[in-house]
Amino acid sequence: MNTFSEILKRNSLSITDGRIKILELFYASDGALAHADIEKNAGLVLDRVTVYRTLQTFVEKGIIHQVPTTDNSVLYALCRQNCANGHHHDNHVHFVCNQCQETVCLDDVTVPAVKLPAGFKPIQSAMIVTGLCNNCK
Amino acid sequence: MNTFSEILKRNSLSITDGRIKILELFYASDGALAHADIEKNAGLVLDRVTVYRTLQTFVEKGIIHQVPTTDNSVLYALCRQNCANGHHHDNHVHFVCNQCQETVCLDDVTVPAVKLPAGFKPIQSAMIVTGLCNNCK
DNA sequence: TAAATATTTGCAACAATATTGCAAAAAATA
DNA sequence: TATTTTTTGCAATATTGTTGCAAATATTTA
Repeated sequence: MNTFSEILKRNSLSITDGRIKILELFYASDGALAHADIEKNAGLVLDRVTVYRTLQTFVEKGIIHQVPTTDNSVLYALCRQNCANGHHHDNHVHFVCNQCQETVCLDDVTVPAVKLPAGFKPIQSAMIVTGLCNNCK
Repeated sequence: MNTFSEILKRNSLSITDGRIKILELFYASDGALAHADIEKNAGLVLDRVTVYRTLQTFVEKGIIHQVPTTDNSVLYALCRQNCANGHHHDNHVHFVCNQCQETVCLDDVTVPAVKLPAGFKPIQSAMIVTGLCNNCK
């Protein structure tokens, strides 16, 4: 039994070819992936709908998280510590490279707090930095 | 000649009922507007396609800017200083209220700088804070 | 291991959102 | 006012995402 199967098992998900394929893609990628990236690579094996459903399931289980973007595209990336709370991943900064277009989770860079005007009560913050990544500089 | 006509003229755009109607909506609104908001209010006067094209034109001219969101919806808001560079509006923090769903541009709150890992060169930053706004607290 | 049960997948249909070409209409210019 | 330029609406099409349901696959139980 390989790593991917273990991840699925740990999250009480059935072990299927499609899910393993998608996990492979995420682990083979440095940055974040869009639905289209996954479909392009797994589309021969998987139906469009299955890709949508798998991504949704993985987000719910906290295996991946949705990456905020400035251009309103939808990106997903692996959660480093496979944490339980699938919806509180907005605490690290996301970096989008203008050159290679990769989106990278900067797990070690936390979103700084900002002072808001009177009356505004913050609950969650997201931050996206664009520029040149360590490969493209 | 009213204010809205002046704005259009200043940006070398033809003065049309549709464009004035959309400007009115933005100036009447506190926060950011989605395409759907505009269509709902101007839909009787304007075609869907015209709304899309008008928003696009306004963004190009720097009259409005696209607001980053965490839920991948597309929002637009007025540029306060009708600036020329229609693509560098990510320097103020955007606030999304969990209660009333309004998105507000916090023009006075600038996005703080963060220290990135070696090799990453920042060019632009965006920040979205969610929580409760001054009306909903 | 085979049968029973539960989960997942693919297909088809549908819905929402966005884009394009083009001719008609409206606005700006001469 | 006539001419030119810009804008608009319509129709068609593309893209993205969702839902129901039956077939296929995986898991569990005996």
